[in-house]
Amino acid sequence: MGKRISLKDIAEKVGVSTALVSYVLNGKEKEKRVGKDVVKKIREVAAELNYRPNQIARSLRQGWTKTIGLIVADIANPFFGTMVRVIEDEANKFGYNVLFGSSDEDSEKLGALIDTLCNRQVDGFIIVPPEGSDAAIKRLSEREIPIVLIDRKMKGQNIDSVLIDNYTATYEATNYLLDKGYKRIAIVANKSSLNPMSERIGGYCEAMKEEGLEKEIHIELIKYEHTRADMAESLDKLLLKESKIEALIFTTNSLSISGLYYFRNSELKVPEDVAFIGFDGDEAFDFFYSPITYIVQPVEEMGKESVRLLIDQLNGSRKTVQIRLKHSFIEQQSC
Amino acid sequence: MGKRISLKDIAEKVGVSTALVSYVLNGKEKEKRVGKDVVKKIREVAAELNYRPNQIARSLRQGWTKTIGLIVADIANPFFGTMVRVIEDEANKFGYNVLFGSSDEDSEKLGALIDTLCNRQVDGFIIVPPEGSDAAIKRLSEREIPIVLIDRKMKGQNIDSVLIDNYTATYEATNYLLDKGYKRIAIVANKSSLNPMSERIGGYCEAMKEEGLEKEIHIELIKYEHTRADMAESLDKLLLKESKIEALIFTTNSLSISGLYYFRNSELKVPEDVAFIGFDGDEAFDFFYSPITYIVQPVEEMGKESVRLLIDQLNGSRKTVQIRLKHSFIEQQSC
DNA sequence: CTGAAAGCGCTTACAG
DNA sequence: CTGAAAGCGCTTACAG
Repeated sequence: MGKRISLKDIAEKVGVSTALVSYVLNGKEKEKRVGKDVVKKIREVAAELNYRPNQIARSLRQGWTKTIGLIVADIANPFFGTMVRVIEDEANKFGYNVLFGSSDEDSEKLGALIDTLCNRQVDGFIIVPPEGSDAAIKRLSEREIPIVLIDRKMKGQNIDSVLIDNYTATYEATNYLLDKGYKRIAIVANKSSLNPMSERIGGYCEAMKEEGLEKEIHIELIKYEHTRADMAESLDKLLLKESKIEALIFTTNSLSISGLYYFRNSELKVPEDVAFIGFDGDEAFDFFYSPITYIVQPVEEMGKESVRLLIDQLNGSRKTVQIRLKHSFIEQQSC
Repeated sequence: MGKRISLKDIAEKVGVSTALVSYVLNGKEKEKRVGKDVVKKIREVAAELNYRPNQIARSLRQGWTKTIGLIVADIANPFFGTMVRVIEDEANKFGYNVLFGSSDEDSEKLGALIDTLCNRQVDGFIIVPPEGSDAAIKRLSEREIPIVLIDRKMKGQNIDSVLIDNYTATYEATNYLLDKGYKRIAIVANKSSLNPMSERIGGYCEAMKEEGLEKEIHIELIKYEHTRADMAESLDKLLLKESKIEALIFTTNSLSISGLYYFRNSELKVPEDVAFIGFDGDEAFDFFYSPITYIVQPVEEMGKESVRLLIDQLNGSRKTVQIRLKHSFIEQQSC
């Protein structure tokens, strides 16, 4: 690599100290009252040598890096891909860059990622916390590192978070099905104690109970890293054996997609035999033979708000903020 | 933020110099022949204080950051999302982190991203270069900064690149259609002089010519940021007015998806009225009423190879390598 | 208006 | 076996 140009090179060429060069290039020539012709000369030489400041040096000196650490479950998942994209753009607007990683919903991976990002001195974090990461998040927050949780929150901790009202989302979806006359409704969720998942299940249960259908409550739990065969086993059980379920509510993007693959090869037809409500949306929903009705989170807004909250913290705000955004319900033909 | 622990804190507590602490914590206690009990004490104190090295300081001193700059067109696009994920994992294996950005196929944005990433002293770049970025890429390469292009290459420049044989991909796809008896075949491509696009068009043209169908060659060009209406206009022209096209080959992921939305609302049926070949794959392809036959690039392999080539360069390799990987053809029911 | 100097937290030749 | 010291490229109080 060709030798990089430093402040010193410019200083020498102009015949001044590096201090002066630093002032000028950082726009402080007014307050430091640098001589007019010196300013001009420095600018010229900087341009001529194509000077680029070394952010690493600057970061070391100033104590901050203008970098945000972003950890999502899996960047290959379009839901998170979009989220990351929004956060990237929004962070850029404020002069921040993003250093990111995927946790695969694994709290150990999360811990390792937090460590490396901390070592790299990110100024703050935006995190989609996996199950079991409470301790790691708490440790971060105790070190007074700015942090915003997105898509999920931790119970009992005062940490900024941005998410939808998951309880209401499934509560309304369940009522939507009940209104249409479905009674034997099941919910398909991840095995997870995370707040959004328990809220999603909670909203469904409440709606069922209010209708006096507590006996018809069916909660099917599937692990995060499930295969299509796992899904088939669960749905076979729900639809063919046990309980002749009439309607299904899926609680994540990837569960919904797995569900679609099941019905793609099934004798059972949507919505004639079974109604289907998806979560988070995906182009596949639109192209399923019976376009899928689904609950969708305002990812763009969530991304923007999370950056805004983080910037507030970086600017010294100390009050904890929990933002609940409104979900939407896209009605198509699957119910 | 609570004061971070530095080498100096450990050194003071143990009562030795920072040099010694540095040696021990970097595993050089053997070659530097540090006293056994000193090693033990340093380890203990480091653990006790929960010491974390400051990578920024280390980077400044050592001249490298163990960071890769990654620029794709749009991380929200699952094709690139998957690519980024693979690169992230692969880079981590070698101890590198990834600083990334989306160019939106805009060479000015690319230039700005390259600048900020350079200022942040990334050790090398993996880039999906947009049209018109030849100069920017060349400048990087002349500064002898390690760089690997992925998905595309620059003509006439000796820069490592990883891509498929796009010419053969569409050549074979066109022949597949010809074998099935289709004659009036059109290709839908982006307005772009980029190498893969011209190769994709070239392969199609060649196959048509070999069959004596040069008069039936229809190349429909659509801009990168097209709307569904743009696509509808193009396809209406192709299918209804001008030329009664019998088969369509789409040359990117997002063009294919837009095409699917068109046929979702069209009187024309796939494959009865028009055959459809997609590119790159997407879950939506599987759920279209007539599952889509498509050409798919080996994204995982591409990601891995690009990291490998970059690491080779970082380790001093100076020979230019152009890797061409094999595409696959997924045969479903759309032809 | 300008410069010498300290210091951010590391690593590493060098000397002993 | 161990330490004093220089230096990576910046910024910034301080002195003049």
